[in-house]
Amino acid sequence: MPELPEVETIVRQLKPLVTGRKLVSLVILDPKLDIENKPVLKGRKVIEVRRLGKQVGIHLSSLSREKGSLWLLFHLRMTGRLIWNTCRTAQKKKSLRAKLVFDRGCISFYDTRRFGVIDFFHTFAEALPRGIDPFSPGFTRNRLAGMLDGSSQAIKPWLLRQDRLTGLGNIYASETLFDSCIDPRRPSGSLNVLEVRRLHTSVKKILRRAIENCGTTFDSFQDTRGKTGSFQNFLSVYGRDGEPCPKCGGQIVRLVQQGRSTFFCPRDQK
DNA sequence: CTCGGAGCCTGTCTGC
DNA sequence: TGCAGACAGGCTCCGA
Repeated sequence: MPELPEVETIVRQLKPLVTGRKLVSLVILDPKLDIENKPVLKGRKVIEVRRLGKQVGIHLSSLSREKGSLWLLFHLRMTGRLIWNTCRTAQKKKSLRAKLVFDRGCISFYDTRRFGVIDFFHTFAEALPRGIDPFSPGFTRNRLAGMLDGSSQAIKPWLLRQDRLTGLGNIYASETLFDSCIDPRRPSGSLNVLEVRRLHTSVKKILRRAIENCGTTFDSFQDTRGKTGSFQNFLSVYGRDGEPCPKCGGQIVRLVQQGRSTFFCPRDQK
């Protein structure tokens, strides 16, 4: 489910709700969420909430001089949701895996498929994903060109690799390649200067538009209030195989790359 | 390095 | 109606 825009949506909503708030506990309901050396949380305050790649990062204040501040990370993977509520209204669904309880209110972590992960890090550097964020100043055309250079991997699976560029998932990888008119099967290193420029522009454009629409919902994505996103109404190719291409009217085709669906228009994407 | 496949899980939809 | 199989937004491991 959540790619960069969905996580960004959650972070933006969570920020005003929990910043400055005092933590009471992290209640683990699903034993599969085995957290090694769970640190003391009671009494810590939320310093900030920010997106780290596809993860929701919550920076918690230190409790004493010896014990420094802490980063609590939620990775939502496929079906994770973070719902803000007062603890009384938290629904006791089977998919409720954990609750982050504050002095007032709590964040409920629902996750049907249970792929999601909760992690703790002692420093920001440790918590930060390896790949570059598409909205960071470091993500320039030249940087992208440098990363693509020499790679024989097809561009669509390349875009899903979080160790290079973080944030794109299966939906936005297809949408980005459609927007930049690049065939998803092209070897990454074969893109010319103009194509890299288009790709660089499209990555940011598509993600920005998706954020403006609070992400994409097929069935499971919900924001912190349990509402769905609306970007699914603006998808050009994802999930639309057999339908006409919005640019040329030709047929959109589905293919499988590395076990995952790719959608594209063979006429427009070269 | 890259690929395909399996695995982690549950739920939903399709076709027989 | 029942049941098997395919498929789903992420990511990691394995062997080739």
